[in-house]
Amino acid sequence: MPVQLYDTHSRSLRPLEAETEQALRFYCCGPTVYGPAHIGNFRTFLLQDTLRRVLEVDGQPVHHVRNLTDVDDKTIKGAMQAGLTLQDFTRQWTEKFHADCTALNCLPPHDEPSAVEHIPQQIALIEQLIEQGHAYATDEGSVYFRVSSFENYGSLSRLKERELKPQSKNSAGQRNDADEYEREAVSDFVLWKQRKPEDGENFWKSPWGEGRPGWHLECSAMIESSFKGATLDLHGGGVDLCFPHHENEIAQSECAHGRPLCKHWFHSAHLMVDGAKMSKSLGNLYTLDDLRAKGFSPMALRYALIAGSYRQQLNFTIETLHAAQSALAKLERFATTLLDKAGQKTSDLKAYIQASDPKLTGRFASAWEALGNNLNTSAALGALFGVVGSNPAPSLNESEARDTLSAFGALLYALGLSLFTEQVAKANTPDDIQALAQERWEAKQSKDYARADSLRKTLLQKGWLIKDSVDSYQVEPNDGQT
RNA sequence: GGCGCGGUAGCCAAGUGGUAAGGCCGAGGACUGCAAAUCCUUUAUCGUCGGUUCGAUUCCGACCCGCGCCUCCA
Repeated sequence: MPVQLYDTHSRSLRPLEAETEQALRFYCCGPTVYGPAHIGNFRTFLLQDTLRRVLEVDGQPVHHVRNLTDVDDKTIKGAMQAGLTLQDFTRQWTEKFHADCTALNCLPPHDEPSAVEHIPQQIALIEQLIEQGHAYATDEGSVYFRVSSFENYGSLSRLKERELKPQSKNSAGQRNDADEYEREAVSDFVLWKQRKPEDGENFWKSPWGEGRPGWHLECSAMIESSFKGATLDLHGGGVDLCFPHHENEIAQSECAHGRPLCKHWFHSAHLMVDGAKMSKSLGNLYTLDDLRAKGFSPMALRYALIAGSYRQQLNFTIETLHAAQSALAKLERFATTLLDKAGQKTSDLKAYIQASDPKLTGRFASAWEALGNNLNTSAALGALFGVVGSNPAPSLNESEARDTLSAFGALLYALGLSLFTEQVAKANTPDDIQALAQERWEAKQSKDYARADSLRKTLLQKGWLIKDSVDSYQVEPNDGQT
């Protein structure tokens, strides 16, 4: 049964199907590489990755393309401030983005086009739009899209039902393009921006003079070149991109090419932090490294970010991460019992985590059903823990245990969860603490419990916790993992 | 003002016209010299008020509250 997914355009649940024998054409608006991505960005990318994985396990191949925005106001400004060329500046942040994605177990897209590498395609697209009367150049050397020339403008976000009145400020409180009085209409958006002094050396030659492409244009151009002129099956992004970005993409692409840009729109809701929108001023904007520094693993973050369903705003807190970490540990225990039964080692689990041969019926059927029903990751995890809670391992023989591992592994693949990955870095234990701990251990070994307990108490007062096992002990900071 | 999404246990969060998954935390118990870990048990009537219905948390209406977008944003 094909995966069902809510489509923003038709506002309905629809099956996600590619043309026969074709990979599903899936395009995602990628990051602007001017700094480290924050966890809100990653929620969207993680959800897209999860959807792709679900489709693959379901037997639907996907051609996944996600662009890099490596030219815009922020990248140019960042490069100038850093005293780097735009290319060097964006390269370092692209590498950081890739490293973070890898840590979060995101499959790399099959194609990752960059805006800078598609300047000629963007210029050609503009020329085409001008020729067709959908765009116009101004005396100053900018080019705008003529919104009034596209009858269906606004269909994705129901713009006709909105009051499209000019505003003097946008929601960030900034003036709206004060210098763009030259536009025919306020709703017209820029395709080509004339060169400005603050752009430095970051400009390209064009038929309209030196300048650079507008943001919306790059996606239209890259989609066209990555998918060789075919209509997309699926296009994804955060809800905020719905308008104007995706609306403008539709206008540009459909006017230029005379065919639908995309059949199905996938928008994920925003991540909130501590009940509020993330922002630097509130101090609640986290990057992956911020959370690592607090001792959380990337996998815990992945779990936390996919634990809520994608159409719902997810409220992220540090407590959420604790919960994720504990939940992951529980899955690892479950895996261990199954591996034992199957006569295999922890390291053998990897072989089971794959998209092929899902065998997702039986025990994990309801988890799988949830994923196929509008990517309900939350319900899927619930169903998974239903199985974990009634741990079937003890009653299985070796071959049954292996089958269960296959099904479990396919589910882990779909969710993008890997187990037994990295150990959370433990803080270094100071020598004096180490010495006290050793002293306590020796006291315990000689059954001097009074002394052992007293030393335990001393260590606890100093903020360190002793955890014994049969023949060894560990010392950990007793600060609740944060 | 326009468009959209929500309000479910201490926290996070699914879901259904017939009295509500799951995770975390907490509590109790088992185990342990004591702890830790682990295991078992345990914690809700679903924002408010009406309506429809044999029956609503689930459908309809009104209201209250929170959040997002309205050309910066994943």
